[in-house]
Amino acid sequence: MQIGTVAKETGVSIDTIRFYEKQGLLRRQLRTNGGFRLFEDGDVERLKFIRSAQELGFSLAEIGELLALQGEQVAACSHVQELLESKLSVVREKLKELTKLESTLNSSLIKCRKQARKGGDALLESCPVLNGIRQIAHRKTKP
Amino acid sequence: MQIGTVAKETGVSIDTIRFYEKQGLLRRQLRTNGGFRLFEDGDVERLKFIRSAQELGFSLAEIGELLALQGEQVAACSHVQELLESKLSVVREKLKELTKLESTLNSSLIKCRKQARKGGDALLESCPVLNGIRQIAHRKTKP
DNA sequence: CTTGACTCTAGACTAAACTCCAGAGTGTAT
DNA sequence: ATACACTCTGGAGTTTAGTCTAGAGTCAAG
Repeated sequence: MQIGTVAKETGVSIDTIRFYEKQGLLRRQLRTNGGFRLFEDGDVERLKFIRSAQELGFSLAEIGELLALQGEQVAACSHVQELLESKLSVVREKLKELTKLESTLNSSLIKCRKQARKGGDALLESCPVLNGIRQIAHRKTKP
Repeated sequence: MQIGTVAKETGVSIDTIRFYEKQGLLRRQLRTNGGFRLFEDGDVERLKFIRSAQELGFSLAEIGELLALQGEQVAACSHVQELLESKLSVVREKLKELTKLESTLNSSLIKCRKQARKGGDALLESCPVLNGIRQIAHRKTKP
């Protein structure tokens, strides 16, 4: 598989794939005689993993560590254990915060729907969010 | 309260506070005659909210929208509802992914501890993670 | 009314994570 | 054998979210 195909399959751009290689997130690829990179299915998986770890808020440096943990079967080594433990506590902290936010957002939404059913759209002009957005838009187009 | 005090109380630097004001995340402050910004408790809360939303992976632009939702009592307005709904689905998606990652990490950790109890540190030399880290360190110091 | 700590603005600089570009080479279909 | 799509490298440029600096002004205490 060559780089363009991988890009299409993963949704990661060609430039970004090369960038990840430079950063050490993908191993230096096999090459054709002419110097074109050749990829395998494993590389596609790796790229997909990178993308989803990013969505969880991990930096590329952290993802590098996660990748080292991933895949290899877990070896008996205290350093591995430390890494796992610290990653896990970060993840759990994020989970806790997100759960809190979820319930805040959810209860606001419920209130909002209730209001909508009886109040209606007559108040649209005075919606604070819309006003906020208008102000921002205004600042941006005419700063 | 002036800016230095707020910085100490929130852990957000003076420069960053001014930067947020420029970005429209904090309202233009009241000023002394001499032009010093004056802050209130509400501003401190707002800054703390910004910081925690950032830890959840929201960009400043997104936080701007969240702030518009926060605080104001929810108005009957379809736009507010859309915003809430889309934010909520993003948050729920992140929660799902994080939960998956949590269990992956956790089960790796359990395996790792099991190994450690019987194998021991003799295998330290061959730990794949350490090797990975060594390689990276090597690339960095001698590229 | 001077000192010392604090604050002001505008603008330059930084790091992370890309993204784009020029100029050159590669691979393959006809 | 040549056209055309694809890929190569090195380096410059972009965006986000700050951070730093210079030079000037402010405020409270003594």
